[in-house]
Amino acid sequence: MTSTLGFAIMSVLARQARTGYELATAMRRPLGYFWTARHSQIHADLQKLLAAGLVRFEAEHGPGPSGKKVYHLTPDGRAALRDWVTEPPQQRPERDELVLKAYASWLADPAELLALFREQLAGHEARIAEYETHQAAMGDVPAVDHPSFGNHATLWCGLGYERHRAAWCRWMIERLAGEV
Amino acid sequence: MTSTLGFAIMSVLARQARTGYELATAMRRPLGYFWTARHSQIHADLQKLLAAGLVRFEAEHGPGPSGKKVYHLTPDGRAALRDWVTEPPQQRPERDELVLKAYASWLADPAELLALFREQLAGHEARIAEYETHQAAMGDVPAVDHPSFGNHATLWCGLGYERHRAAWCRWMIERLAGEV
DNA sequence: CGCAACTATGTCAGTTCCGACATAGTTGGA
DNA sequence: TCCAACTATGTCGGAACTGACATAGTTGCG
Repeated sequence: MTSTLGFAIMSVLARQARTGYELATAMRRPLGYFWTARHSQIHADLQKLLAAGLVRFEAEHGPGPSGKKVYHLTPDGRAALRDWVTEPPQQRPERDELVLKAYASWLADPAELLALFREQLAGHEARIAEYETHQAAMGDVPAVDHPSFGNHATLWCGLGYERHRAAWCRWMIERLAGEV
Repeated sequence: MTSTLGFAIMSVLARQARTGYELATAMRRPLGYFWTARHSQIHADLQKLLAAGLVRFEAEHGPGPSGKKVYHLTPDGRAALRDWVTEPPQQRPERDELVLKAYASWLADPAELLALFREQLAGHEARIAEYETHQAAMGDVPAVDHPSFGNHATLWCGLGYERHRAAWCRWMIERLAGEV
């Protein structure tokens, strides 16, 4: 059974062949906005994908004790990825530490909470500005079978998410400011 | 070090003393909207909280091989929870399988994708209706130091999230419908 | 030319967590 | 009265994942 991380790796390789190291950096940005992993886990999963025949690599001379391995999808990998995309996601439960804190917020000092939510809001606003710059740079939305459609779709979602969270932070701040 | 689940457990116990079993059902609804755990994990974490002196229990006669244990927060536990609330959340990376699928959606059949996102949209709309009913039943937002403020705050966030996701699904459906 | 920063692969111990299994009292309906 | 559903605690194996450690070639700057 391929893990979700396996599919995350394959969805990057579907666009371009990459080394494990490059996959790890792609896991920071832009994929890191909705899926993350450390290189140690990426290497482990690449071994599984390799054993399952979903990816292969070309060895190249390069840094490290084992040279360089440029991974690419096999036709089987591409087919497995295509099938996975349209299967309903298995409700990975959302775990949101800030919402959990809000649930217990009635116990805490309103002034400290105010500082916390103002800090969070500043982060959301910075990300909104960043994403809007990306969006402007990306231009019009292409056809749905073009690789960059995935970038537009995820960026749209990320922007909507940040705006929703910013609005929630403002609601919290408004409530808390009345108390201090 | 208390895990985040430990604080989730304590945030439930801060309102009312409960058994491990009751904590597990609370983890389905309403806490399950933003934090989940199985009873096996809850029992394990209760042991740690017990050892740390953050919770205690009263043994009562009841079902099971070991009777019934009603857990409650100790003053130390309450203080630890209060301190934790205003600490910035350690960016638990968001892992969103549906967004990952959207990232790779250019590979898939638009008709199947359309079905997937229509199904997701229906789920969001159902939850919006459900949350709106809850919100109407809960009435006005109380003072921020009242336990039910936590319920209002998390419900507000959940409702905003569902609306944002529904809007994203509609955007995807609009794009995909033009292709089929 | 040396050295720091970067590229690159891989191992390992430990944590968190789930799913399956085990056990057994309580409650309510046919 | 029986039995199913529910309440209730707990163990265990294994998967997923992180952070630290180990190794070593490549690049570019002073």
